[in-house]
Amino acid sequence: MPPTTRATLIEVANVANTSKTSVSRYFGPERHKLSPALQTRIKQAADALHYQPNLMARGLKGGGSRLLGMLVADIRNPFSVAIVHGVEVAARKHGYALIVCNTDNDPDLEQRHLASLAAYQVEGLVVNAAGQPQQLLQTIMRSGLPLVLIDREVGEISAPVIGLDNALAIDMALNHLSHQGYRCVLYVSEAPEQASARQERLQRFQQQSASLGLDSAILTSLEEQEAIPALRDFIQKNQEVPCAVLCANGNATLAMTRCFQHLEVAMGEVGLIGIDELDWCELVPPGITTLAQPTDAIGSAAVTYLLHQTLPSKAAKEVQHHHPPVLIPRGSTQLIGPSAHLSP
Amino acid sequence: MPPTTRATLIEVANVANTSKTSVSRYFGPERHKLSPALQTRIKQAADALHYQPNLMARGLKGGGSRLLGMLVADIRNPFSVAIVHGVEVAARKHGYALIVCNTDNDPDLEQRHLASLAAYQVEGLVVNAAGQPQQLLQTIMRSGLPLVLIDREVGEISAPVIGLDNALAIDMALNHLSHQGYRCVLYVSEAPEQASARQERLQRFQQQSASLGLDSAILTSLEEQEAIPALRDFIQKNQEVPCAVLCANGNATLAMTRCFQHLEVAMGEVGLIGIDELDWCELVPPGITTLAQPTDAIGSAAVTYLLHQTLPSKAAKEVQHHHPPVLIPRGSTQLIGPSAHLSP
DNA sequence: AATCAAAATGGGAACGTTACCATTGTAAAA
DNA sequence: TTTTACAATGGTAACGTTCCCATTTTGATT
Repeated sequence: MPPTTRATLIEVANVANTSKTSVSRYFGPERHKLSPALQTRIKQAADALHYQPNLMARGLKGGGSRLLGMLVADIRNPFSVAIVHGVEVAARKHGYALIVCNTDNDPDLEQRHLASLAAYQVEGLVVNAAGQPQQLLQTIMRSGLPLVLIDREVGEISAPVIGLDNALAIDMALNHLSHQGYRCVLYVSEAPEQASARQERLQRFQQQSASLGLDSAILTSLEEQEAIPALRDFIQKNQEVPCAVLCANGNATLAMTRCFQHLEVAMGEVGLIGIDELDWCELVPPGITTLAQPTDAIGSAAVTYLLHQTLPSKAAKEVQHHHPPVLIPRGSTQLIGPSAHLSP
Repeated sequence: MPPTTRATLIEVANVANTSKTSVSRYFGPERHKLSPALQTRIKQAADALHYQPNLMARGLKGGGSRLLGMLVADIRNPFSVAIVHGVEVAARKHGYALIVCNTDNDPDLEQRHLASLAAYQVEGLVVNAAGQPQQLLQTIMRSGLPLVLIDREVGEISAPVIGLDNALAIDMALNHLSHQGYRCVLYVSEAPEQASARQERLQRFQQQSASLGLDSAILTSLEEQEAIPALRDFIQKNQEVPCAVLCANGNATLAMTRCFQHLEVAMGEVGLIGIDELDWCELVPPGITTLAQPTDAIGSAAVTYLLHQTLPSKAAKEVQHHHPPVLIPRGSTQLIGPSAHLSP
């Protein structure tokens, strides 16, 4: 049975009959400077003792903590989770681990989490903000800690925002709908204030639906009392032409799905397309067409950006900030599907 | 503008005109030993310098890292996320932060993550295992790192398993169904090998459905090709009596919902109840009855257990291991609801 | 054979903190 | 008073690592 206390660098050095410096080198980026013989000896000793470098000690002496911090507004939102996943994968690829802090949309908690992340000496911070913790983020940026925002801007903070290419997403959605034969689109979003991504999407929708010559309408509430009559009116007013609904995010898609079912509107007959892919979208018949956000790419870009800030100025400032979505066409935008029930 | 480099204990001590020991005490558990005057001075100095204790240094010198590690099999599974959330909340309450590692069901990654968590000197480990990393966990336990398993056992590992009270959950489901008038139950689960929770549930179902005098059937696949005919046959065979379906977890509920829709079976007429609450359950008309797992309680119990291992032997070994579910009754188990469409 | 450069290795200091022991001051007990 | 105890403070040595510089060894070049 190995001793209950963890082996240290020095113990390894003693067993391998060498100095701590060499062992340190072996586990650092300078392994190649050691002779093959020494490398073997150290490896054997380390294995025998089950040696694990103590990252706390490494972090202390300038070696960097190899930790990234992430602040998430709502960890139970599938989109957030997907981003966390993307960031985690990317971080791991670069040898970093991730501390995830969830703020449950509580600005106060947000403050405390930010402080404690700093205390853990994280080397970079990925923030998916709920509120607008401008002041604190300002302080953090000043302190030299690299920072990226996901999906939404925070006040005047000059950190890069990485996320979906909102304009492209709207364009793709409208093109798809138009190509499928729909001529009239209802845009559904939560209130766009306070979230820059929502604003961008809405604005582009207004612009682009006009220039494509589509009739359009806008709904900025997901409350049933408002949404159900709004959808009904929209459909009734446009009985002559094929209509569709474009949902600005996963929540909107959820709400609209409910409305369709409540009003017994057949999906496809009235089109439905949503930004954000959710696991039940393919399971609601006839399948809901979505624009999936490339969450892994977004996470990866965020990490890449952070690390290039840390590592002294590698040229790569060209991290991609706006990422294209992926269209997943399903039955809900099939105006007359191959297997459609033809009315008698 | 504060200097770009973080303030240290010593700088605070200098500004406050005292010694580092006193400042250390101020931020540790011995603050009360300082005179009010000194406390004020230190507080002022610390605030002025925006001092944040360096947790790396603290962790190094025996003070403990104040970090907990968590290993999750699939972070994109809503149940896992809910548990992560619960653990995180509980950890925070005790002044700990959480490093979450997602293994994407990859045993190899599981190994590496476990190693790196150890490297971060986490003071406890919460494991929701995908595979059966028995050997590694064995090693970890031997090294004295407190360990809890969530939801499922891992081989012979003698760590406590914290999770749902599976027997009670099955009992509650069957009682509810029986009380609502259903007389015949189809139990749906993924293959129960490799997951102790699934086995427990299945076993209890067999036992209890018999003793309640309910007709029962069992399906252990979620594949459409198997599930759809199985459901159809089940319903046809029992046309005389009200039947219901009991889903062993969220995945099963998802699959069965799909089957119901595919076969155009009306929920309620045939009952549907599932273990695990998912956000779309209330949105599929007429709402799916679920047994919600008390994920926060489970997370909290896990953390409590870990910390009581760390802190030398606080008496409280009585951490609850089996947690009762919460029944959320909805339309899918309303045999004849108040607003039901009566057949003409 | 002598010189030099480079590669390989080792020794110590530092990182920011806490633990331990020593010192000082102060009020209660003798 | 003098002792005694205890509260309040300070100094120093770790913790396990990396960094910087010194030393030794090697091998190529004069």
